[in-house]
Amino acid sequence: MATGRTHRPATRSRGIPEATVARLPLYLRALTALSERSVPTVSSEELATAAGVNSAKLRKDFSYLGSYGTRGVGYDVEYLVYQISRELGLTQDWPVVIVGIGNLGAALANYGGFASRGFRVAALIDADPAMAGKPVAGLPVRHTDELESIISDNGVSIGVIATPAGAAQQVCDRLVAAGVTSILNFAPTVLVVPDGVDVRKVDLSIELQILAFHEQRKAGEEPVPGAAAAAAGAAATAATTAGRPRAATGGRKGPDGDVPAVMPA
Amino acid sequence: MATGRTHRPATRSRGIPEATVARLPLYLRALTALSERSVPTVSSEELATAAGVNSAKLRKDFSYLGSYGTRGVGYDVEYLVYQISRELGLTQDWPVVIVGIGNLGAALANYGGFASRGFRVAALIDADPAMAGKPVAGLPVRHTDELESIISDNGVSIGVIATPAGAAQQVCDRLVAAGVTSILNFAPTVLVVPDGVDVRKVDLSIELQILAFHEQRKAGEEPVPGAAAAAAGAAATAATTAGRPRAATGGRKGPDGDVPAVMPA
DNA sequence: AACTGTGAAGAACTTCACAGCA
DNA sequence: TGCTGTGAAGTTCTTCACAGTT
Repeated sequence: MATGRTHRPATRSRGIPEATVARLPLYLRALTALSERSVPTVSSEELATAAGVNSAKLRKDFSYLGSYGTRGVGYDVEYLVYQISRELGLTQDWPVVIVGIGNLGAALANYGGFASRGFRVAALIDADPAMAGKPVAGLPVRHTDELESIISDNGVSIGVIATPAGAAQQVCDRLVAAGVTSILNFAPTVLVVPDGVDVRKVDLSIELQILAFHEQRKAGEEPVPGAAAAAAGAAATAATTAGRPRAATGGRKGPDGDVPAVMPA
Repeated sequence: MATGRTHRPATRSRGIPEATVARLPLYLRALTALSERSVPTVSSEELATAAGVNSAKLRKDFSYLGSYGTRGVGYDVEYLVYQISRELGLTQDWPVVIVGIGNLGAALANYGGFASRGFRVAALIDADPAMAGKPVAGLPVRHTDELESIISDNGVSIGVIATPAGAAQQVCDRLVAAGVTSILNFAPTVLVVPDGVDVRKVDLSIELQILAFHEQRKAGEEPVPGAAAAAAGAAATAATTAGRPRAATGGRKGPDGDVPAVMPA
């Protein structure tokens, strides 16, 4: 089986596609739930359903990790939990700092799932001197002045930014300078970081806007089912008043016929 | 130009790729910032930098919306803001309910960016009777019993779930039954919804796990730079002392030679 | 000269469908 | 028989590179 396979995903020589990595936590969660119910094995089909993906994708994903299943049977839950945890680096402990202890930062600090899998909140940091020493989620808030020492003393390599947008880049720079190489950014800004530093972004308003986009589309399609394809007509419908006033408009059009004339809102 | 083009993105007949939709909010934010500084026009290069993407991608993205730029010049900031807003459906007002007013729900309610662009918090809903009536972010918390009436009275089509994982599916079902067709889920669960309902997920611990994965890889790859990531090395350095101890291991391997033997942590 | 808009090539990801093993 | 593991086909997304426009 694995023996004699010269293959290797090719892509970037070292393995596991990003899309797969992004799903591993999902599988892990589903597996953990099974494990807690003492379920010994799962099929790709069952696990896929629990994780909200389809089974072909799941099997392909697992194939990047190795051959951890048994044909005709399925996967050993405990074993898979271990393998995925290891692959994700969760068999070690990751100290994390949260910077910006406002509403959101406090919520994050209190978030249980944080500590659950390999992550440990090493410190909460805020720029407001009045916050210093105040306990949040059982930890005393530290002042920004201590940021560098906290990071090096605790060997922190992951930082969470929950500050206002205006402060984010500056905080980011300090984190990076102090040795942080992975950042989870909740502030609505694009962070600029040097090569080798990973940034992931969580942005409420972006998510809502994406939902709004689809929501808007639905509004236009609802009436008559078949109407859907009509959208394709795009430019065509522009002139017409028929179909769908707003949704269709977007189609594809130059700055002429459409004429919002009056620009912004 | 547009004239005579039979083409059409092909894919799913109606347009704008999902990946593009996901970036429109990014562009919009960058454009809004420019607009506030009264910058009249931008080139694809400048805007791309501000949004954190490359210019070819940005131009391609915009090409799905229409030809809104001017060759040799760039894009009119105000005009683009308008076009993108319209495309995203932000020229209308979207009432939103937040269910689950714990730490996170409260943080979301207080989040300014919420209201900024077309979204309006119509109500905060919580299952705890003790919370009922208590003001959060200036709104009185309503009890779950009122969920259905709140949704229909306000024409809410977007719901935010910030409840514990255990309650999420149930809340989701009620939201959907009451007419909500877009859900932003902060609970760490896979939500099952009928066709036609969109769900987007925001999951702290998944993001952290993805970061951990890359962080772990870095630990193994680093030649000899700063001690920064040293902390990460931790468990990794255990076995090998050579190149990349743990990171490499994952490569691809069957359940034989590797032998963690002792399973989970 | 400067910059957009876009075919075409390429890379990444997903899905199919089935060979192969327990 | 049942279910995994995976080539191959299909789809989506990204990047290139240049023709077209102001």
